[in-house]
Amino acid sequence: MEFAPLPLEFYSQTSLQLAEQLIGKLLIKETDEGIAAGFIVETEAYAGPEDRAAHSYNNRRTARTEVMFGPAGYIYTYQMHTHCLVNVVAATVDVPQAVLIRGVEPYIGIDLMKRRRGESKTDRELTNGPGKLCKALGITMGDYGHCVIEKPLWISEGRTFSDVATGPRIGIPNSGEAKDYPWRFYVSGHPNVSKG
DNA sequence: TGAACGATTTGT
DNA sequence: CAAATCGTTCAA
Repeated sequence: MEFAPLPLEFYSQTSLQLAEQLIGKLLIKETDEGIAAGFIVETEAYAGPEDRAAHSYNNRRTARTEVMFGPAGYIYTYQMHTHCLVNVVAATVDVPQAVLIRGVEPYIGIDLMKRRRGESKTDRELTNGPGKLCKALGITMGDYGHCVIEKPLWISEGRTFSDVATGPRIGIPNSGEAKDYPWRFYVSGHPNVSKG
């Protein structure tokens, strides 16, 4: 197969390491409407019990966060207001870490993405945000708990980006000192990175 | 620039 | 039951 899934072992590292490693990888979603995929250009690491910005802070375990306590390489989808955000579980069993996908570069199925997001959207507007890329790729709460090494939603080797920068995470102003941790990774100057 | 949207979880 | 949240869109 052309876009072979990465091995499950790849995800068994800390969320910080995984967030950096995921830059450039290809995120693929296949539905009955067709196939859509994009290169990951922006991620954020959430480090579990000690990270005040994480849903799993202080080992908070609910129906929503349950999947983060399982093995690495599973999808953690989370609904915020009217939108769906997608994370990949990192680390190992009982260590609730995850990496948020915040931006991708459209690669396959751009016409399908435009149909989902609105025909008037530019390629940049299609996927330059965590909720936007979920809608463009057709990722929903139905993908919660899915294993990322098999269809219809998986990640394969992609492209290499040379200019990867780090900075504070976005949208967590009320998380004490955790809001300043440089746990956001992004391709510098890339159009599909959120919040220029 | 600002308000509406509304699933899940926490705090009164 | 009220408020806050890893966000996006539309209206002025």
